[in-house]
Amino acid sequence: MSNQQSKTGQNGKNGFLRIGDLARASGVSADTLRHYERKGLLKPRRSANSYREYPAHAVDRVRMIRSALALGFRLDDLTRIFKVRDAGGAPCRQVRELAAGKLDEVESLLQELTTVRNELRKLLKEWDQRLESTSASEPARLLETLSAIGFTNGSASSLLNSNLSKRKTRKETKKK
Amino acid sequence: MSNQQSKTGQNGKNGFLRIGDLARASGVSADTLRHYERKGLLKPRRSANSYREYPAHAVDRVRMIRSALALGFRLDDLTRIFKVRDAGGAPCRQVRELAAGKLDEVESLLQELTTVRNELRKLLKEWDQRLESTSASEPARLLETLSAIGFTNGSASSLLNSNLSKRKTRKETKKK
DNA sequence: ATAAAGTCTGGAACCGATTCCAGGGTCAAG
DNA sequence: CTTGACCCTGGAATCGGTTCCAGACTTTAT
Repeated sequence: MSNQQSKTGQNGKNGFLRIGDLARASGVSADTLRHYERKGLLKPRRSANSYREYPAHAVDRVRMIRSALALGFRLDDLTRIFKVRDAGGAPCRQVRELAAGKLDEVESLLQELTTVRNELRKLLKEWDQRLESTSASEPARLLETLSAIGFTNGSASSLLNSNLSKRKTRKETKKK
Repeated sequence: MSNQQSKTGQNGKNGFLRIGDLARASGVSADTLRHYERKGLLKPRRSANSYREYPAHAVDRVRMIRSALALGFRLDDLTRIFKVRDAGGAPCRQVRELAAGKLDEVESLLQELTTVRNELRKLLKEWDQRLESTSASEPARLLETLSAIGFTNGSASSLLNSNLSKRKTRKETKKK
């Protein structure tokens, strides 16, 4: 239970990690690592038994990927960047522009989301007043107040209807 | 070009709208209206030719749906609510709780997104400095600074990788 | 009469990161 | 030799709102 990672005994020995080791070390599922590979983000060598073998610095690369994703980059963005990079190039400017674009998106998203929050607050306050001055489980008309909301139809709306309030239950020989 | 809506001549006559009329009146595609029906949100009557016929107040309902969506409600949420409601019930409390939940989500999302924005700003500033003191198209190391970012792995990350910066080109006998 | 526009249906595609699955190897410990 | 823990592959499912499709019918305008 303490030396989870040494279970396979590979990660400290010759400096190479197997997929499970890397998964634990980087906090990502093995499935996800294979997916990153399909996307061209990782290129582990293969051992005789065709097991993937990752160099130690793969952990850094995965962390980089996770951070980039958290900032709004897409896997395809990273694929493009890493391709140039692994070929010896310096995709500095692309990276910078990409980040700048993301910042723009995030800022307008923040704007919209703030509006949504304010609308929701207003709505709740209004509804609570109305509910107070109304006998239980009889009248309503709460929804009608919605029509008054000016929806900018921006990207925020679509975003709200996604994952939120949904927790995944991972399988894959999950433990711990 | 001026009297677009009177093209079918139905919407002012007997007070019922055909799907195209409602689509124009509510700013939603006919496809979407059919989808809402599949989801149980609209129940237009049918004329002899099996065309959908919507009462005038359907426009309000659609507007209500759009506003609710913009606030983060899901179609299934609305389906449940409208079901109770159309049966004569008053789903006030459910609606209120739902909205309260949404507010919570939006607020934590705002929090995360603000962090992301700040990280992006910091990153850009840092990169610009580095790029300035570096000959063009040679060194880089921009991405390395990403590893330093503490990603809370919250819902914000997943949201950023969606629709943003993608515009759809609708068809369906589009005009205007 | 004929063309153009509108409508019908049910099902599939889309977006993107991740997860899940089945069927089959590999390897160490008991 | 068997058990159990890993690993392999490639393809499909997931989430949700919307769009798109094909094939067929109806209405409206020319």
